[in-house]
Amino acid sequence: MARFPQAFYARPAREVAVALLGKRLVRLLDGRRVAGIIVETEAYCDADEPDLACHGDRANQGRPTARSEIMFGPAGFAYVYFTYGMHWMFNVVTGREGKANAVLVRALEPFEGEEIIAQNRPGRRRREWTNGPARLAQALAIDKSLNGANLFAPDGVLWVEEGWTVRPEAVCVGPRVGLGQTPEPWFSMPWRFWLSGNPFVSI
DNA sequence: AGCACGATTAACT
DNA sequence: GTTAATCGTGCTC
Repeated sequence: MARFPQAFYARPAREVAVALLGKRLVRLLDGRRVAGIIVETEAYCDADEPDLACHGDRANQGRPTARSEIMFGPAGFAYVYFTYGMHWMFNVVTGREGKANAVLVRALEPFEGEEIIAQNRPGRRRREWTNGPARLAQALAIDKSLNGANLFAPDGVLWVEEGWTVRPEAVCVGPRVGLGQTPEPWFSMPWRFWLSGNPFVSI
């Protein structure tokens, strides 16, 4: 199965966020495939619009910082950041170079390498392996070392490829999760997307 | 140099 | 339903 090319990611974040639903996120660990179907995403900074929930727009007057610079770069790279003192979040960089633009992957349905996922999520039931952004990062061993990883390089260890066929009417839309003090209108913008009824959606 | 807080999770009552 | 955990980042002094 082929890795999606850079052109797949070089579109506005909302478009990519929807396109990612049903696709397969693959992680190569010791030469073995560990993968899940993407069932929930969130868009941050769609196209050229501002988004005060987005790290790229919230800090440093919309200019890159040490943390967010990857998001300002070209599409098709991983933006992995650390939060709450213990969790890693995995995003794909979208849009055009020069503007922060990314999609947070919030949940997967386990699909391949489940015995490795089980090792990475010890003591948890299958239902709780990958139903949240920090949980799926732990399940696929995604951390700081993958910040800036190329998702379309032939020799990469993390990529997206074909998965399920998703009917448009199966895509649900709603406001993003966990935005805290983010002001309106961004707090309520319906930029969270998920597959209707999928048991691995985080909320 | 110091401080407040976070695109969350797990373990409580 | 409530709250502790835990530290990098960005901002202020």
